[in-house]
Amino acid sequence: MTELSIQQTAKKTGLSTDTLRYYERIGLLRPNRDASSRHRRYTQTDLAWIQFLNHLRSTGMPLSEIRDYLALFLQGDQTLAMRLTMLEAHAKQVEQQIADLQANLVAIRHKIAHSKECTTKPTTETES
Amino acid sequence: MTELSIQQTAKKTGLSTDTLRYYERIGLLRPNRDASSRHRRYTQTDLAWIQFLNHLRSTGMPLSEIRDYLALFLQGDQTLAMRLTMLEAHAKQVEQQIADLQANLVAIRHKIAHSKECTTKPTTETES
DNA sequence: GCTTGACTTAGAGTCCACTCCAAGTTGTAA
DNA sequence: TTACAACTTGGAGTGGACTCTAAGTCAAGC
Repeated sequence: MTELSIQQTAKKTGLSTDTLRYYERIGLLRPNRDASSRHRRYTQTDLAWIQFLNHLRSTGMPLSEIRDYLALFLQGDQTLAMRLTMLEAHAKQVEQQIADLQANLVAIRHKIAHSKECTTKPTTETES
Repeated sequence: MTELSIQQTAKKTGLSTDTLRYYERIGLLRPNRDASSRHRRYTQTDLAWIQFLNHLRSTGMPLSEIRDYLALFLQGDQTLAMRLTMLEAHAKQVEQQIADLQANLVAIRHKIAHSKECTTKPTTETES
């Protein structure tokens, strides 16, 4: 019995139960239900998918695009090439994102260094 | 005459005129006005601040926090230490952000590599 | 003087990703 | 069998950051 309740799944994935239900509503997730009750049961496959989904989401892929990716997956192996193209394009974007962050960080550090200088040899600042 | 109209400022900073007015409304900007007309005029100092603001915003600092930073600046030199503390804390967060992105990117690339393998030696996938 | 385009305002609308609520149902432990 | 926690649903509300609209004002060229 490796199936988890929504609460347990929330704990494992770092998402809230509300978010898990929300993701299901928008087509990002389809846990099956107990035969007896209507309660959601999450399999290991569900868990693995949520974890991968988290990687995509944490790198800024919109949920709508993740939905599209899943839709392709559900169409079977003949969409593998398209999925790979999507992932590769996204990976490139993430690299760009990192490069941008690094450039912005340099600017911020530069500002910090300059401001520190002003504390040691007091002078007038020309900008905030 | 180095003062720019809102349109020119938009072009230079990459923000829209709507965004410039919005930022002013929420206290992130205070360009002065022509004596004659009520039109905004942006100085070089305004420009420099907008550019720095862009670095903060692009690295995920909330506009409310940027507003707080500006408020400190407007209080004068005695808040320099606090501003430095803010910037240094933010710089640390950005470093963490970059590290997280890199870790997520590794996971995505791993997935890509695994999927590619499946295209060369066809087999069953176990997860999406 | 007249047109035209850039400017002004207040306020409403949009998008994304949740997050919360109310009212009802189910599972389990005492 | 009863108490109670965890679950269910549909739908409304939130927060952040814009983005757009309408109705009016201003400046420069013809």
